[in-house]
Amino acid sequence: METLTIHEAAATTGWSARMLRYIERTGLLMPARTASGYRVYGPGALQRLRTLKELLGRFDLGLSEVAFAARLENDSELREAVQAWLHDQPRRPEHVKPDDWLRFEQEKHERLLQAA
Amino acid sequence: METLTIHEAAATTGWSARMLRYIERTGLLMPARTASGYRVYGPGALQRLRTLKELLGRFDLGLSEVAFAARLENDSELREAVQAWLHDQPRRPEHVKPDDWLRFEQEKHERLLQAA
DNA sequence: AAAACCTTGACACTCCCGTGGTAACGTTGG
DNA sequence: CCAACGTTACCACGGGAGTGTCAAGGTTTT
Repeated sequence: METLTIHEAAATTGWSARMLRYIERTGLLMPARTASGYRVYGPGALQRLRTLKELLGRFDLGLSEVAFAARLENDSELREAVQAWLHDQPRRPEHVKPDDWLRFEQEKHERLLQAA
Repeated sequence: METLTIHEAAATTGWSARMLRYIERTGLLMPARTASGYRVYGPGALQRLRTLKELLGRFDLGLSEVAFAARLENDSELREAVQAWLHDQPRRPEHVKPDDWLRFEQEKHERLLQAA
């Protein structure tokens, strides 16, 4: 069966051996171990390493961000607290007082038009 | 009405003025502006600044992590990709081959017992 | 018009993340 | 037994987060 050592796994996934150990420390992927402590990467692990790499590249993420997403999944208290904060939020410019902000924007446009 | 300037808002929320500007740059809270560009913090903004501070402290988060959570909320493609990766994952030690990992753990326990 | 604010931009410093490398030591296989 | 490979534990370094401070200039208040 294909169980690869760390350098072999590195070669076929595009990560470095160093990074595979680092990924393990973040908790995102814990490979099995042999009796003597060697890491062994099975087919599933290899696949997830490849898809992880693609995920990070496609959305320009870091390992810490995926790790945080995992934390959100597992810690419902955290998830609910964060969502609560995000949800009761008047997202963009807060209150729009017409004689303040709005006029500010208006004048900015006028200035831009006048510059042309 | 209570609309505070940045230093006043800083005083009543526990942040520094510098940090309020920084928070704004992360996109987490955009205060309104007066016609001349001054930031004005209304009661809602003040409240959310306080709860934000509490949120960060309680779960030991950074602003970037909350910002990432917001990104997850707004970008469904990202959210689904991340969840897909997290979900098809044999979380803990992958495959457990009894004559490898399991024996490793067993012997560790024996060593510990023998040390006593 | 002067004092007391505000704004943006820059320099700087600390700490963490993502990497690589190296050293010291154990394991595996010819 | 020795070469090749694995393990952990360090040092190092560039970049980003978080934070302060200061400069140069506009605004508000008195």
